[in-house]
Order: sequence, then structure tokens, then C-alpha cells
Amino acid sequence: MSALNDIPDRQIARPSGLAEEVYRRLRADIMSLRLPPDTRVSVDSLARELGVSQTPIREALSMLEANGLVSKKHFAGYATAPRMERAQLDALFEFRLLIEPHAARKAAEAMVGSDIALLDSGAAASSHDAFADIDTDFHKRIAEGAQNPLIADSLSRLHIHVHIFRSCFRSEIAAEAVHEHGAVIAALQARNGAAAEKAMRRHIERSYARLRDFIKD
Amino acid sequence: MSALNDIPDRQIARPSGLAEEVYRRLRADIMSLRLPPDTRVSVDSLARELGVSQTPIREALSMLEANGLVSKKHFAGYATAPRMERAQLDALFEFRLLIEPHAARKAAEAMVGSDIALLDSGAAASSHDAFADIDTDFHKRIAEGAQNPLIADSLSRLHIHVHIFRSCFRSEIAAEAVHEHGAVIAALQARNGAAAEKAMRRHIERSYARLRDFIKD
DNA sequence: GGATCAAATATCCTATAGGATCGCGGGACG
DNA sequence: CGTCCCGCGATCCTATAGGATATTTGATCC
Repeated sequence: MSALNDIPDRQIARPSGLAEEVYRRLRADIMSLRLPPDTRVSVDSLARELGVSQTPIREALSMLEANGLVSKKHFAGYATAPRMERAQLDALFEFRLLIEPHAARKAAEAMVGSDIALLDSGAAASSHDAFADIDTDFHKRIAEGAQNPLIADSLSRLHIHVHIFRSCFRSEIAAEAVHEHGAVIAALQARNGAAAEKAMRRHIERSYARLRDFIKD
Repeated sequence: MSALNDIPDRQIARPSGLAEEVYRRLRADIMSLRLPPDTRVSVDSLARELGVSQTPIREALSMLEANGLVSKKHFAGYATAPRMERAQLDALFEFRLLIEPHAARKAAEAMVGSDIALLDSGAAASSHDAFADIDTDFHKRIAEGAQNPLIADSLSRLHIHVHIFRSCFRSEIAAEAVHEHGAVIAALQARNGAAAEKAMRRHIERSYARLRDFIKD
């Protein structure tokens, strides 16, 4: 563990700097489409709007850039990443299919019962937005349940793009997705790794097919 | 395609800003161990050393932080990430084994012959450092040959950690690794996806075993 | 020699300012 | 009417400065 990042149990957690708060704000705005895809992001406007200087804005945007959520062009400034097109959607789901079924298998073996109990299939979601947030949480928890930070991190990075893509289309809650989530949860509860992997693969494949329909080639 | 990032054939590429140049410098220093793992990185010292103001330093460090190469603690500043320990090495190779064999299979189907011809097994490397650079290039090219930017990007992110880890130990050139690279290349040349996947899996597993020996539990 | 404390120094973080660049609108010209 | 040019305002990018915080150093005491 790095000497800079240790927060053992009894130490007092440090407050965040402004840059980190700006990062969180912008990330949330991107996810919720308050900052839509392919939109100019002005450093000066943001500084005025958030009531801070340009410095933390630029730092936050630098981090968002490294995460692929915004892009930067020298002397022209920043813009949010555009909505995924077909090739990117294909690439993303290829990637998910490599990782998430494996993560579900690992989670079936490693997750503690209290964490499994926190999984929510989204059955009680009252709106598309609520379902999208539950879906994000569902996949995040299982990725974390795989006990591999790289898996959790890489899925987190890409899931935000799924979230944004889906939000652009304001689809109805996918009753199928709720059903598929349920199958994954049942396999996890049964500690059946093979079944969890299979259920997650099926869910990802079906999710891919549903999202693909939004893009007309 | 985002309006900000288009560089169609006849447009003039933009120069980089200072922040990007600082990012490249620091990244190279981290990779070469000129900036060792778990080392404080002072914004003011760097600004003096590189002859620029603090602003591009902070922006570059923000990007490096988002990439996991440095960490930041509020009011205490930045430090390079520590050398991987056993759990992180395990996580990293689990991840590689999910991705790289698949990438090799894809590359066997998709890579053009001229790119395959550029693959270098490292047989002619004259030193450990030269071999490490060739190894990085080898894996990078195959990941790119898989034609999925997410795969290429995620492997690029993690490979730098392998590179740093290996550099810490200054091991001899692994003649075995050269041989394994050769098997991967042969399968790619033969356009045999299954063989490429198998050869890459074998290489990653053996590489893992070799690196694991450096960490005494 | 080790522990403690206070002062000095270095560094972190952010705000502000200024020069460079870009984009837009209006006017001139053919 | 369409095109070109120029000026102006907005924005980008970086340097600088100053207050806040952390680290180091030196003195004192046991």
C-alpha cells in the first residue's frame, strides 16, 4: 500500500479538493445528460457557474479526458464524448462479454451473503431513470464481487458509456432485463458459478441486442 | 465522430499543449524508473525542472492519476504508484488471461500481413531494457490487431504496470518468452485463431509464473 | 540518544491576470 | 447575392502570486 493512500481504520479521512468535487459534478452531469454527448465544455463558463477558479476546472477536465468522457483539442478546448456509434457499441459489448460472465462466476464464489442480498433486479423501478441507476448499481456490485480491482475498474469505466447511450433513447424499462437480472441473482444466491456465468452472458447478449436496435445502420 | 477530434487527411495536425508534453515526459520517466514507484512527485520541483508553470504540471498529473500511475492526497501532493504486490499481480494476470488470448484470436483473423511482419519476438534484443520495450510493442500490436479500441486501451493501461514491475527486477531476457512470442507469431502468420489464442494463453500463464517468482510471499 | 516542541522552509492549492487563439458578425467589394 | 476581410469579444492556455498546510530543522529536556 502506498504511503499516500493509506487510510487505516482510525485515521481521519481527508477532505477533497475543489478539483475532485468539480470532477464528481461533471461526471454526474455527463451521466445524467445535463451535459449531453458531443457538447462543448467551456472552462471559463464552468468556472463562473461553479464559482471556482479555472484551475480545478482544468484539473477535473484532465481527469475526465483520461477517462474518455471528454476530449480536448489544443486551443479549441474540451467537449463531451459523442454518443456511441455502432462500431463502438460492438466493441464495448465484445469487451463486456469477455469480462462480465467471468466476473459473475467469481462473484458467485466470493460474494458475501449480505452483499448478494443488496442486489436489486430493478423490478420495483418506477421509471427508466430509476431503472438505469439500479442497473448500474447491479453490474457494479457484481463486478466488485469478483474481487479483482482491474475488473471492477474497467467495467466501471465502460458502463458509464452504456448508461449515457441508453439515456439518450429514454427506452422503457426492459422487463426482460429485470428477468435476466433475477436469473443472475438466483445463481449467485445458489453459489453456482457456472450458472451465474451463463446467466450473465445471456443477459449481456440480450442487452446488446436490445441496444443495437436503437442504431439504424 | 466528434467535431473536436476529426483530423481528416488534409487538415494540419495541431501542436500539443504543454500539459500533454509534460504528461508524456512523466509517463516515460515512470516507465523507465527514472521516477521510481512509490515516490513523491513535487509540483513545484517539476515546474522548476521542466521550466514551465505549475498549471500544465497539475494537468498532466491529473491525467496520470486518472490512469492509475500516480496517486494524489489532498494537501500532501502526488506520488507514483507503488510497485505491484502479489494480490495486484494476481489481479492483473487474471485480467490479461481474460483478454489477451481473445485478442490474439481476433488478431489472427484481422491483422494485415504487413502488421504481422512487424511483430518482433525479441530474439535479437541486446539487453533486458531492449527486450522489455520489444515485449511492450509486441503485445500492443497484437491488442491493436484485435480491432477493438477498448481491448487495446485496457491492455495498454495495464501493460505499463507489468513493464514497471519487470524493470524493478532487472531480470535476464527470458529465452522462454522469446520462444513463446515466436509461437504466437507463427499462429498469427498461419491465420490460425485457435492456435493463436492457445499460444497467447500459454505465454501469459508462463509469464505470470516467471514474474510471480520475484515476489516472496 | 530519543522525544518533544516551535520556528522556518518547502510545498500544495487556488485565484487572478495577461497574451495567444478562435469564432462570429458586420461591412466592403465584385 | 456571395465571398472575403477585419475587428471585437469570448475563450484557451499558461504564468504568477498569495494564503493554507505539511515537512523539516534546530533547540531543549530527560
